[in-house]
Amino acid sequence: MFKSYNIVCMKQDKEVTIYDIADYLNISAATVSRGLKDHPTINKKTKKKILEAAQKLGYRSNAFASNLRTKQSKTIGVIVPRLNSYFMSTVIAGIESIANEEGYQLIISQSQEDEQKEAANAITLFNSRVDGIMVSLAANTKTTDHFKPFLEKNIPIVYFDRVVETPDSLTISIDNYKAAFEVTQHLIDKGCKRILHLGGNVNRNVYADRLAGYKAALKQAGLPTPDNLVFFSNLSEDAGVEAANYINNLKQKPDAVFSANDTCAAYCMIRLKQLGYKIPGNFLFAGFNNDPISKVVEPNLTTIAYPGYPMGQIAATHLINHLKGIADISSTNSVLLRHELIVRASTQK
Amino acid sequence: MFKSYNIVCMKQDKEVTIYDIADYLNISAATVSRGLKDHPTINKKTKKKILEAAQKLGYRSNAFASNLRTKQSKTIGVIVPRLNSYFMSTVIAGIESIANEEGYQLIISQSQEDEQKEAANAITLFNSRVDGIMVSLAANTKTTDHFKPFLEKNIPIVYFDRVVETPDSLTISIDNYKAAFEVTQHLIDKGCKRILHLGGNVNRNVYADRLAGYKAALKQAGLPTPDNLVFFSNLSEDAGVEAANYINNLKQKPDAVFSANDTCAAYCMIRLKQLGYKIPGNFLFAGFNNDPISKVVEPNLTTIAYPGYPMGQIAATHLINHLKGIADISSTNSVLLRHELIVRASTQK
DNA sequence: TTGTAGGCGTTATCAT
DNA sequence: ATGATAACGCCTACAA
Repeated sequence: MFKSYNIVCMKQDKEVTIYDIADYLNISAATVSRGLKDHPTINKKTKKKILEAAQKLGYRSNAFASNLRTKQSKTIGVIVPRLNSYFMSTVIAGIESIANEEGYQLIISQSQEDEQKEAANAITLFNSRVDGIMVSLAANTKTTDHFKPFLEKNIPIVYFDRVVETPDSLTISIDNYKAAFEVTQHLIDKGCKRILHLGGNVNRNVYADRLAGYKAALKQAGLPTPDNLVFFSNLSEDAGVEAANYINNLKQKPDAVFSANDTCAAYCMIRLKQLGYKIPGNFLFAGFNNDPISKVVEPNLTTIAYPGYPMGQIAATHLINHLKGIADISSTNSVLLRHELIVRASTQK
Repeated sequence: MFKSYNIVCMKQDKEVTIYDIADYLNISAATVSRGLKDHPTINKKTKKKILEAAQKLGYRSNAFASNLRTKQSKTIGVIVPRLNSYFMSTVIAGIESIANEEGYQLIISQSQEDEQKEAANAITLFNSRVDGIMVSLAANTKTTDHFKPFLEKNIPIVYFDRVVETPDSLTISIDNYKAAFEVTQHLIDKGCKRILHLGGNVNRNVYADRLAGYKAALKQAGLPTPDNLVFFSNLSEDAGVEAANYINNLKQKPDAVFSANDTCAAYCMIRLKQLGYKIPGNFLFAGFNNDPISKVVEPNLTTIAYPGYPMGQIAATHLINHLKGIADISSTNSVLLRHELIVRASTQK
């Protein structure tokens, strides 16, 4: 009878608790709790006994109870505009690698480039009591009011890539201004005089800074920057095609194109080639991101490489160090990662 | 004095609980609890009062306490080989869209194509008491023993894309065999007689089935399948280059290449072009996945499209329906999604 | 329809 | 170094 009862017990959902371990070893639950952690005042031998018993009885700690008690979740929330872009998924991979190592869970959600959804996701994360959040902003996000609840509760926020400088939070990005300046300077060095820019939503730092860097380089070189040399879009594949058509219709053609991302650049190039233009013969081309397609499109695309994986790792490391009390986020305002100009055939005449 | 005390209170971490709401309204906490849910036996008016008071007091429900009590986490675990691949991130995006809608959180981890890490992640998810898991297997995973704890506790498992058929769990994939058969048949229809296959790790269904479909099509057409016409690799960019070199060294050249993914196909093509071959002149080419690069590489790559986003949505829907008791996973063995042969320039002589 | 009361599994504060 | 005990916030029989 006993035996079958036991078997039933094993098979059922009876979770083993620290009390079961305590009973089994004839000690108190408090001691078991200590033994399971790295509590300073615990006898090494009893700790060993406890660990063995836990193993033997099939114990697994109950995070809910622990979280309820300690009021922290060991969970980090992540909000990104889209998961299915090469760069973002690389960043997430980097974040995951650190979080996993440090024993933090990741709750990931996408804003679909929409401020409303970003706010909704923020609330959800807030309610699930994440210990901190990492955010890359949606294209149309105007304010960061929806993150205020976090600040009020001292839940740290790290912005990455598409950032906004605020007190109390950290931003991780590259120097988009400088990178764009360098690309543009590279085109100027190649002798270009009319460089067209394919720009993104200037609401976001990444695109505003790239535009500014582009303009600054032109200005420094004494080149004019007429309005019709900047073509704004969402930088999608379709936008690239439209940009090409736009260029085709321009009376005074540019001699180079600098796109704020590689996708738009690639599709613009492809369309221009269809229209009979030669690249780099008629236009030099440069993109941004070092997306996989930049190495496949013909001619290969000159671009700015910046490391998504490390960016994710660094962002996660800062956040977790802050949570662990090792380093304070608010002591640093922003971290700039190194970028690199990758010169390829599209700018080699 | 009072005022400043209150302000301090507001600013501090004093969380509002259902007891606070109860006190505020002079009702019991139990009623508040009911009011916050869709409990059948609650007065509509009191429910409204409760909701308003909750709003006013800044209440947010404590998932830990609730989870502890109800023993379910409203959380789904996801394990994928890599996050930073176009296909996977698209699937994840699909999963997220459904989970978010249904009020489930997602905990995501990557196995880095390693069975050990896959097992470790599984344990972590198990310990964090996810309600269910969704898995796409690592390349070198041999057994699914590390998922047994889930089955023992009746925690549902859905495998997607890189699946393994097991009782008690559901698999979501496409018919890789048929898709590969169709691609190969397409090449045969174009007059190809020696079709080389770039294959992946046959440990995984996706690659084994693609290989089998390829062989079956050849066999049906009465074409030989010598061993040296299959080149196995991890299908990376580098592997594509190696494959090209391999082809270059073959005495009897193939007249077509069918790669189990687009990346490998693209880099193989690029390298072959470097070596002076013409595509599609010397070799017709076909890939698999409809990766963004397939539309950019020249010539554009014939490939198999299959929808990652819907795959994620379907997998998540099945899992959640099972959790909600709407539909039982174990009543279905597998779901096959529709694929599509996309014919592009690389197979147009 | 609402209230009472007990417990979910842990950890922190005492005390021993 | 260990034990007893009281929370953490919520849910749910059961009683009223």
